[in-house]
Amino acid sequence: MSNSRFDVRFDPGQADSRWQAAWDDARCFEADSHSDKPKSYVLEMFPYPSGRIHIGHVRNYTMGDVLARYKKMRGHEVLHPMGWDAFGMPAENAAMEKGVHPAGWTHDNIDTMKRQLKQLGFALDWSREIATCDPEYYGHEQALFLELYKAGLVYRRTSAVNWDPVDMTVLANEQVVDGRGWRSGALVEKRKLNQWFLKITHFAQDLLDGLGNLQNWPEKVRLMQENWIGKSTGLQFAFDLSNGEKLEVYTTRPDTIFGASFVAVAADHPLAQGVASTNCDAAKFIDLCKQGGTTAAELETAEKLGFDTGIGAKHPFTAEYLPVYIANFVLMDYGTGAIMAVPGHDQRDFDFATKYGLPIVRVIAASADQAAAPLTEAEAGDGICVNSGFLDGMSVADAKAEVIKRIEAAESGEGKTVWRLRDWGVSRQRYWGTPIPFIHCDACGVVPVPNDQLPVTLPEDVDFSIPGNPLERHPSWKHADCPTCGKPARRETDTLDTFVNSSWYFLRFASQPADKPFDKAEVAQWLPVEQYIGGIEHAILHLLYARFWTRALAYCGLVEVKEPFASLFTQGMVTHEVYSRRDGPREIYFTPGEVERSSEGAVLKADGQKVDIGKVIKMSKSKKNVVDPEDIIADYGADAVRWFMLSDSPPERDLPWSEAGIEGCGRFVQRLWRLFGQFDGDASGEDKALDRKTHQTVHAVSADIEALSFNKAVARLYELTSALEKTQPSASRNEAIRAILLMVSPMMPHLAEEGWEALGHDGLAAMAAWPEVDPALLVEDEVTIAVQHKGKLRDTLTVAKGLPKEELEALALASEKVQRSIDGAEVRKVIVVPGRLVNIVT
RNA sequence: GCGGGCGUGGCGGAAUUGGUAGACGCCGGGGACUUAAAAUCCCCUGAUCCACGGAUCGUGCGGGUUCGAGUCCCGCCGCCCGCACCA
Repeated sequence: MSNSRFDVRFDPGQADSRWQAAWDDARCFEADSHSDKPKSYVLEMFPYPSGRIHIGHVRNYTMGDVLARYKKMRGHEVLHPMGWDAFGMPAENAAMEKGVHPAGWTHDNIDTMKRQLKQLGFALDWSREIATCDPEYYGHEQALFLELYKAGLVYRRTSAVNWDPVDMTVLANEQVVDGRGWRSGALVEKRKLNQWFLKITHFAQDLLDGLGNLQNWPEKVRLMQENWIGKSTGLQFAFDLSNGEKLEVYTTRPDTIFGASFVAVAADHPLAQGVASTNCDAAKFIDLCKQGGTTAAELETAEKLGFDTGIGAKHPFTAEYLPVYIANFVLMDYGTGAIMAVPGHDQRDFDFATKYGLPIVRVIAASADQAAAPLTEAEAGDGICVNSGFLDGMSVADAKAEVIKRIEAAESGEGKTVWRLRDWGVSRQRYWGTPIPFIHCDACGVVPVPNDQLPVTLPEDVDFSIPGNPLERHPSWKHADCPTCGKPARRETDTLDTFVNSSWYFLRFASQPADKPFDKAEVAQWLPVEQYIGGIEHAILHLLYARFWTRALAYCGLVEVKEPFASLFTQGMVTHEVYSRRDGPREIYFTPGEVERSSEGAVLKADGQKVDIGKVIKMSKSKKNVVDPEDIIADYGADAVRWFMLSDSPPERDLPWSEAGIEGCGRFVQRLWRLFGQFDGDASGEDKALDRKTHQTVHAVSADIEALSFNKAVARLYELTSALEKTQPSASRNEAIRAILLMVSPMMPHLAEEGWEALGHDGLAAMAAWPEVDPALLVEDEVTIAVQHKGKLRDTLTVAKGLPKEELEALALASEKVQRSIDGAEVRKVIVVPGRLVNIVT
């Protein structure tokens, strides 16, 4: 029986939009919070609406989509939402550069990108779409901010902040990279401003402890967060100085105190400033410290430099005076900005001491008789104390406790835990963000905007032709009456960091009442997110802030969960070769579309001349090694593009884009279509071997998808397809075709729907059940045994499964090839691994 | 400099976690069909040697453990990512 639907090639141009419309009409991807099915919340990091989607988005959202569709077919109620991280600087930059309004620019981008996402056939619940620039969203955010304020987690303080002279905005310390704005790249200046802060440090210990439970997060992300939080325990104590003052230092190694040979302070430490005021050499040295490279790598490989202040610091136990240096490797904003330096057991101190001829004393050794062993480099490892007076013979841990005890008894210091993590500065002097809902009244001070006056919306008539904050300059917006006394007052003109927007969007996706940010019970239905997928670049800031914000809301009693993301997956980048030509001092780049690539090299289509082939790196506009998703969808269809995103490379690794690869995917789409066409309703009879292959494949593909090992699932599906093409019509074959159609449905949903319909099924393949596995069919009744002689493969045997060891051994020894290899030597030992191999040792 | 990760054919990568290395895809080669092309299908495709039966070598390099190592241990080399000189 032939089915004429399959006589023509599968046409994505027709099928893609038809099925996208069908899914919309059936509203089949809208999540029901009241369903009694098991719930699965699959979430990919929502995009910033920059203009058009890029290939990285396609990879990210395809992975999530396969998981979401798979979960649905497995009978879960799936929440798979999408929205827009819509506040941020690029909109203001566009406003400044092109004279467009940030809102209009953002909404145009959202329209374009939404249309592009729809072309890919993602199973998204668009009814829950969020744009963070929507007053409905940021109004709720203002309400949450006020809740945190009431709970004492919000405060203002005057502090030196990072002022970005290009963006005219303040950056959090964490957002300054190498002394430059992490987005603008402009050199950051220090300015004092009144800022709003969130008390993330209140949760430092809890954020650290929580990492221990995040077993389904990549180890490296947990490690990065741990290091970022940076807990250390040590001793803070004061040295008496020769000039009569005191100097507080912090050390994590009080056990090495007898090895201290000098004291060092940061260039911007008050002591250094004091010395500089009367000593111009010191002032010059401080200036020198502020020059030079600012990246971590540069700083760490830079030569250690110091300036001897001439001041002495009295050692608390030996009463010896140690020289006090100003040093370029001491940081002001960690600990007290001053250290006791122990060259024997800290490499930086060692380098410094070597340069300035200061004593290097061993105070930790593997054993007491190693006390005099010379030090060629600093030894940071464990051991026992030597050359350390009353500490001699103690372990590092005991010595730490002993020193802290004695210093505390002498009341010159105390044991102290120091965190690297600092409170989160959320103030931004920008227009395109969430207005901070406060009013400044001369009489009443800083007053929160009452809830019934929320949202505080942004004014629409703003001027971007001059730099600075348009809210500050707006003729009327900032004038408001004090909610307490009713007198004329001023609105807060700072807006919130956009990381606040992305710190709770996953809650709003789960529950969207009109009158409050979310419903506690409904959030509890969905959270935590079962699988969160996004880029590694958010390993620290976004993920830590989201973890903090969720804890803060739990602290306020608004949610029950503390950890928002149960599993995290960080996907790799999409890469491509770079094509370029040298033009004098400049490198001219060409897009892959402008270049003809062959095995010999690459030529520019326009002039037929060679271009240089560069490294395979992340697709970026500046290097022009990009492909536009919309172009490739038009050429190959959404399913081929999706299939490519899942094939070959493991999802956490980089995926090299290739024209040949996408062509292969396009061919496979047609190959499957032809295979569907071979479904023969009249065929009967069973093919046991094929049944087994089918069920093994379903089993393996299920496990692969659950582990996000899409590349392995793809390989299995290729394998089953090839096996099927070699078989004759039978009931087994029909079942296999049906199974393969359903298995590719999450990956190539349009093809699957078209095939499902053509084969006469009612309803949508997207709503169909995932094929069942019969465990009995997973077991083979025959196995192939490797026969080795002295560990080298000589022969293979195909035998019945479960054959006893003795019989296996006899069969192996009977093998002609094995006998030839043994060549009459004495068999000393035979190792038999049932079901696997026989190894004969002579 | 510190922390983390990775090195497997021409390429992307598999390998049941100590048990037949190279699954699957791409590229390439040969053939079938066709007037021809596209499309499709079949075969070959790690290296070297070969009497065409096979043999030897082979998972960055050098050692080691083991009946057996891509996998475990020690020491190198190279590449990638992150970074905050955190005392």
